[in-house]
Amino acid sequence: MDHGRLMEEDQMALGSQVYPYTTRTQTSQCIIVNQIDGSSSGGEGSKPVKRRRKRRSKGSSATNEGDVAEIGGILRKRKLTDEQVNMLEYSFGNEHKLESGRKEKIAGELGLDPRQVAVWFQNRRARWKNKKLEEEYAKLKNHHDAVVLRQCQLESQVLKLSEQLSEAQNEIRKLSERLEEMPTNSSSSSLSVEANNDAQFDFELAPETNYNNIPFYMLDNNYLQSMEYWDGLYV
DNA sequence: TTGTGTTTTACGACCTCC
DNA sequence: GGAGGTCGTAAAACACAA
Repeated sequence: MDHGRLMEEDQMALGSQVYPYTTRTQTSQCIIVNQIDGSSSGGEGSKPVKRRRKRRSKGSSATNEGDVAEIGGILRKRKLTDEQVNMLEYSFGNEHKLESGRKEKIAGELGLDPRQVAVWFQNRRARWKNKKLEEEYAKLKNHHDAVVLRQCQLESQVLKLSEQLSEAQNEIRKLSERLEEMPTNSSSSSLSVEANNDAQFDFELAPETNYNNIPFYMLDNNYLQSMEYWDGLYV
């Protein structure tokens, strides 16, 4: 059977308000399935046993399916017309939920079964939810990427500053060694000794303290500015 | 033409609310 | 208990590359 032609026929039928769907238990695809299954539709009466309905396998014969549809006068799943979809979209845009009266009204206006309208809204809500989740994911990912980038920048800054610190420590060490080698009783000795002592004091206490206990990059203006930036992001 | 991935329509199972 | 919701999934319809 030609599925494409079936589609056109279906849409023509829809356009002329001749629509085979009437109720959930009348002419529709699910009836074919239930007839094959030999069971009643789910959720009616008996205990709630989780049971999947039988469906036609994908590999089944299209010819036989077509025969079933044509002989029985049963049309299979059809797409809604553009006009129907547009109206449904418009209605969904106004309100995502579908109370009974509205469902009947829409179904009447579009020549659809109320069950179809309900199903369409269910599926539309699911698509809307997925889209929202994707948007939320993209937003979080962008934020995460920005944080990772900033982390890399800060780590790079830490490396650079620690190199500068190391160079400064070496310079101080060299200066203090040169001062120690100088004669202590020269005319400029008093100043040199004081400078030497100060340098030693700074070298022995301050750098160790700064480097191990206080992240020295916190003293950097860029760091302070960046913290303001990130604080702003989380407000 | 055909294989394959995506979208659309429909349903069963289960849950919540009144 | 019924109506209507979500969730997961089948299968038809469709798009498109190879």
